[in-house]
Amino acid sequence: MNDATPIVRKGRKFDQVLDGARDVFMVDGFEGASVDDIARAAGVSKATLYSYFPDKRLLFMEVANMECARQSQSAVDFIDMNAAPRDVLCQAGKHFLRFITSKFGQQIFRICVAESDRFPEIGRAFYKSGPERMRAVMGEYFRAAVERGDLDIDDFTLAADQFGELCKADVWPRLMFGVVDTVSDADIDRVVDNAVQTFLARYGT
Amino acid sequence: MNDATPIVRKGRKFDQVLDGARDVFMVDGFEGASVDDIARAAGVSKATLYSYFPDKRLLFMEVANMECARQSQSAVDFIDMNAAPRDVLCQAGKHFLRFITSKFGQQIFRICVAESDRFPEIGRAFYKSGPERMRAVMGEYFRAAVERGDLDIDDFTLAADQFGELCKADVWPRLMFGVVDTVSDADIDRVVDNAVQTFLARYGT
DNA sequence: CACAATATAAACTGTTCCGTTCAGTTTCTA
DNA sequence: TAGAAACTGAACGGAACAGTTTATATTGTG
Repeated sequence: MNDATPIVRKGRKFDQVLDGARDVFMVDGFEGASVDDIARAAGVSKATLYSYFPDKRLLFMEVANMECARQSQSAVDFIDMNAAPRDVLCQAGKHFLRFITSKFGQQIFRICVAESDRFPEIGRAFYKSGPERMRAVMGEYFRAAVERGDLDIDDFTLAADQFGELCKADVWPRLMFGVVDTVSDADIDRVVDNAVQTFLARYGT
Repeated sequence: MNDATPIVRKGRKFDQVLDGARDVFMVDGFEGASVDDIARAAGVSKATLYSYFPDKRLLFMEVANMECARQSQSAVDFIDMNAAPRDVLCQAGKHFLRFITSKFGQQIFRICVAESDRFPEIGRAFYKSGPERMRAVMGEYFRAAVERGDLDIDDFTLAADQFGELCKADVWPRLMFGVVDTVSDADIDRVVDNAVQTFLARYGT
């Protein structure tokens, strides 16, 4: 399981390969994406691709890591943490739900769930930069809000998880399993408003 | 999209095929499972298998449907719908969480999420016999409980979804993404008890 | 210019696997 | 017990795909 041929980053076309791989993986998933397709999408020969990456799996890992890092970076930057809890939660919930219902969020989730059985590193990397990061950020907010007397929470981590799950109700599974293929803003508003209401019924002051 | 060759249920070895398919799919996933392996595991020739099922996809769908139906049936049978709401919810929640955290429930979910992009029927069928069935059963219970004055719910469907999601908090994503690979009874109790508490804070009387 | 690193296209290897076919055997049933 | 229905085993067609090789071309650099 040791990498005799580690990833090589030098060379003019490294980024091209990564971009092409990202595009194809996002459309076709891991098994569904053929290396020929990736090479074509990247505008690169297959031999060149294999000179950068020893195999398909490591190529995907590199793409997934990049993409998760990029997402978690931009995810929670723009919410005003000093507003009233109801507003903070609504903003955060809607932002979150919009992301996980986007074509992009869906596909990353799909691939990570499917492949983390065969390649556990993929799943763990996703968890760290996705759910775990959300936990941390919300936990921090909860701590401050409790200190101000705005919320009454004992287990910050569990509360954060509960909120995230509440936001998924109804709309997310229907999308994930292809019962619908679009989610309206009205749906998002309805679900998140309801999630916030339930959440505050338990943890509000 | 019409099935020129529908599933044939007569024949001595129908159940053998289904059992073998279930075992192999659960270990190898959908793409990973080869039809030859399934036939071998079922103790049946490939020709026999194909005399029952027109293709691999429909074979899998049958397995998934059976298993979901079996599960939701056992949940309905097992739970005393006349107990106090807190007890009913605790029982239902624990039953549900035990199922979706079982090796079996995990794998079904994994496969359906992964494949419902390429084969939407798989996802939709799973949704119908899984989440949607849970909605129906819980919705019915809610209606009765509201009539008795035990609960105060306006949107039965959304409430059912919220309860299901609340039960997943914390423990389920960690399992799904390989952060842990076992869930203790204590974890299940803790998460469900908390889910019930949050749920009743909103909908209890 | 010369030379070395990098890139290319295309053919090739080896494998996996779905689904079909068919001649022959076993099991059921009337 | 005879014919029908179900089943078998093995082979095969055909396609997809990961990864390699080869002979050639492009690019950057001292």
